Amino acid sequence: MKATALRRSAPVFAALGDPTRLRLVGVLCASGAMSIAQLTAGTAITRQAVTRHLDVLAGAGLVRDVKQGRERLWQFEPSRLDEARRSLEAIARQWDHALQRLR
Amino acid sequence: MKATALRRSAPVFAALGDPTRLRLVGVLCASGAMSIAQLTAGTAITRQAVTRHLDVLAGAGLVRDVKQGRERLWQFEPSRLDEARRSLEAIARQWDHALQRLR
DNA sequence: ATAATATGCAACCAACGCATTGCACATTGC
DNA sequence: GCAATGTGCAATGCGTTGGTTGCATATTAT
Repeated sequence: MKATALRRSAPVFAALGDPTRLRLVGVLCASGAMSIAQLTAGTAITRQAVTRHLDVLAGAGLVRDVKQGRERLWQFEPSRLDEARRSLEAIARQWDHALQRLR
Repeated sequence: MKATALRRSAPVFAALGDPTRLRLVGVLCASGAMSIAQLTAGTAITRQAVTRHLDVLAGAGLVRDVKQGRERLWQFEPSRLDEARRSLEAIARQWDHALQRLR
């Protein structure tokens, strides 16, 4: 794989590198669209902290928000995650090729 | 997928979230085993910084070191990365199922 | 033995990340 | 209108991260 494509996935991995954010992604994946208040309920952190995490995820292109009345609904956005997944697959493939070469 | 399995991948993603470390993983994947000095050559940062990054990667289980004389060779360790890759696949699958359900 | 190479360890520093609190603003329900 | 709900914005605290420099130690080469 090209090194540039790999480098482009770094921000996505960084965004997924936090347990709280990883959980948010999982919840949004399973439940469609949720408000900040809904996403905060059941966690030990404040609403503002959740908002910041969502902003980080949005910065990496993993989620996007839709304003609806006084609420702000967040939903999962799969394209970047797919890209990151392909990056990991490419690395694994490259490793397999390297192993074959070393024999 | 189980939430616990997802949570277990957070440290791996965090380790991959730095461009320097992502590059190190790529290089080690392609080249087999390399010393710290070799991995430092061609970068703008110091050998000590590279050592720190390698320690972080080792902490996430992505690489391991083998001492050989005065050198310390580092090599890629695929198991954790495979696990993380499967986590991303599970998320993508879950999203597809959610989409189907919403129709 | 001596010089060169490869690394380890520790102190230090600037910047960033994660979470908080406090207050203001907008929207909805009664 | 008024209260409740949902959110935004700003300042702050504090631990972590990513990088450095300086010096010590271990191994290899001549």
